[in-house]
Amino acid sequence: MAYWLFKSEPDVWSWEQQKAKGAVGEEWTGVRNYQARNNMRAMKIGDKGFFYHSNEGLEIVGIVEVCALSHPDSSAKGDPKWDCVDIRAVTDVPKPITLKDVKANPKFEKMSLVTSMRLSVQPVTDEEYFEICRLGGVDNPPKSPD
DNA sequence: GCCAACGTTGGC
DNA sequence: GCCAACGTTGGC
Repeated sequence: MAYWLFKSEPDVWSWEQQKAKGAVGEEWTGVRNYQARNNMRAMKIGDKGFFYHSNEGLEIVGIVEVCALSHPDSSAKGDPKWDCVDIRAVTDVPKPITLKDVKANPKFEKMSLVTSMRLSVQPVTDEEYFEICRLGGVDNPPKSPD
């Protein structure tokens, strides 16, 4: 069971655009950081994660699900170093959780959002996941497979 | 738009 | 293999 967090700059790829892709989902291309890539390689089908708007918004706005295992990143021009997964939107977070909220809450002081500010694909613990869902007003949060 | 943090690159 | 230079990310 694992949870994740995906960062995206909304003027490049926003939650609205992600939702518009529906169940088909979208390749999470463009990651050029080994740690972030390794996180994606560790993902399983059905794993859930947060969709976070960086740069503008600075808040967790939605929940996504991994719908394709890591595969070569089609934007990497054949460079075998870079892989990515596909994700699809599952549900909104009715009350988006801002970075400020996360930083102000001692329960989240060990979150990668706080400790590894620049990592664009991060692991989230079960506790963090369900607490953010609770605060964000997500009823019956979708769970990752066991 | 600035700049701090941090990851990567490349010379030695 | 060290570390300085450089590039990028992302909060402010």
